[in-house]
Amino acid sequence: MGRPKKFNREGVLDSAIPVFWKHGFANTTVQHLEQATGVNKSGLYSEFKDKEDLFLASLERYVQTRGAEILTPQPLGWGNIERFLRLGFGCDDDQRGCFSVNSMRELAGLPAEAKEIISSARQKLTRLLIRNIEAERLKVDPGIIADVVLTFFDGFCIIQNLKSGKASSERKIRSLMQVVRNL
Amino acid sequence: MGRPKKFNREGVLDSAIPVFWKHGFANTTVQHLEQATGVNKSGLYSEFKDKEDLFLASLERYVQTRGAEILTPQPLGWGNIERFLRLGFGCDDDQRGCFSVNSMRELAGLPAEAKEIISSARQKLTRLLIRNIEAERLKVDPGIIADVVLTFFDGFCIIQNLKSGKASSERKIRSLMQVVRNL
DNA sequence: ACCATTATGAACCGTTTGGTTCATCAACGC
DNA sequence: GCGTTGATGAACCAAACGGTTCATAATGGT
Repeated sequence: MGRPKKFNREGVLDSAIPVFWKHGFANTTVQHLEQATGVNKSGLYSEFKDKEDLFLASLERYVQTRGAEILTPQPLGWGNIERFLRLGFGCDDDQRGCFSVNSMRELAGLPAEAKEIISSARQKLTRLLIRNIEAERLKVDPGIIADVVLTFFDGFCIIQNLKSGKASSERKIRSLMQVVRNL
Repeated sequence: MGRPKKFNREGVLDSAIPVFWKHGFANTTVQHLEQATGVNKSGLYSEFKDKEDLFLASLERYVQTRGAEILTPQPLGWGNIERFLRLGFGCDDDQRGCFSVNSMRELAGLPAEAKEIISSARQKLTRLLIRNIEAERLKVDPGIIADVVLTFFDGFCIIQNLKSGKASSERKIRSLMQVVRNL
């Protein structure tokens, strides 16, 4: 055995995600990624083909490791859905909204693989949302409500870029929950 | 008098808007703007300070010339609001969603002026939405519905970047209208 | 004819980009 | 000690970026 690797792929991705999350693909420089991951540019290019490859891997890891765990705990219902909406706040000041939603805007300049990653993640989310809505036994088609909830979530995430106070964001979530709860 | 100008500021902006709309600020090159506006790079820099200045002027013209005319015609009500939502489809394949909504994603790399332009336009839209909702005389606070409608609109615009068929988009609009009409 | 104004496009600048290569050094097993 | 593997950082590249300058040509009024 030679010298052991100091970094692993998952760790690099977890460090790269916040960078792409904040700045997007085009506005992220390789220097910034070096600094965030603590891995030399040579090391990054030994693990990933190029910046685009790193971005796609980061996006894939993001959608596979976040979101679903909120919508599965029992009991299914509005409680889970409200907690899901709150994911739209993001983590802190640097990771606002949702990495996946943010990335949708840049799809025009990215390979088709990016769209596939996001689309399949959204399908999975929709299925989980429907399962939670079904538990509430409404007269309306759960697929319709799921569409409204997920589209509202997309908008809620994008609005976070305006940094317009947590109070107004809280109000928006309350607004939607009030509407769907009155069905 | 010397040689007359062949271009005017508004015409340049109207030609630049689709470019920024599609590619965003960072992914738009000056060469692309030359080609779209038909104005030489020297001419552009004689009219605008820099690329950022041109972008801000384009964004301002966009929000001032579009959107409001949909929400003012009589009779006020759900009809206007549904027509407003349909603006989220965009114009054609190159101008999907809404230029203003798309731009929110890039606010981190833009001057504060950009946020001001978008925020004040949203306030104006919210006021118009409320006026249309008030005409329907619901028991719920019109401000709450306006929040839901506008946030849904934001999400609807962003989703257009996925290019996932007009049918599913039509269904989303029908879904929201069905929800709000049942209040 | 003359002058003022604009259009045009090439040339140029410094910086940054993504990407590659290489020589050197560090850490491990044997 | 030796060989293998990885870490490191500097050097380098071609291309593209935003931005500026300038000389020339075109178009108008007087």
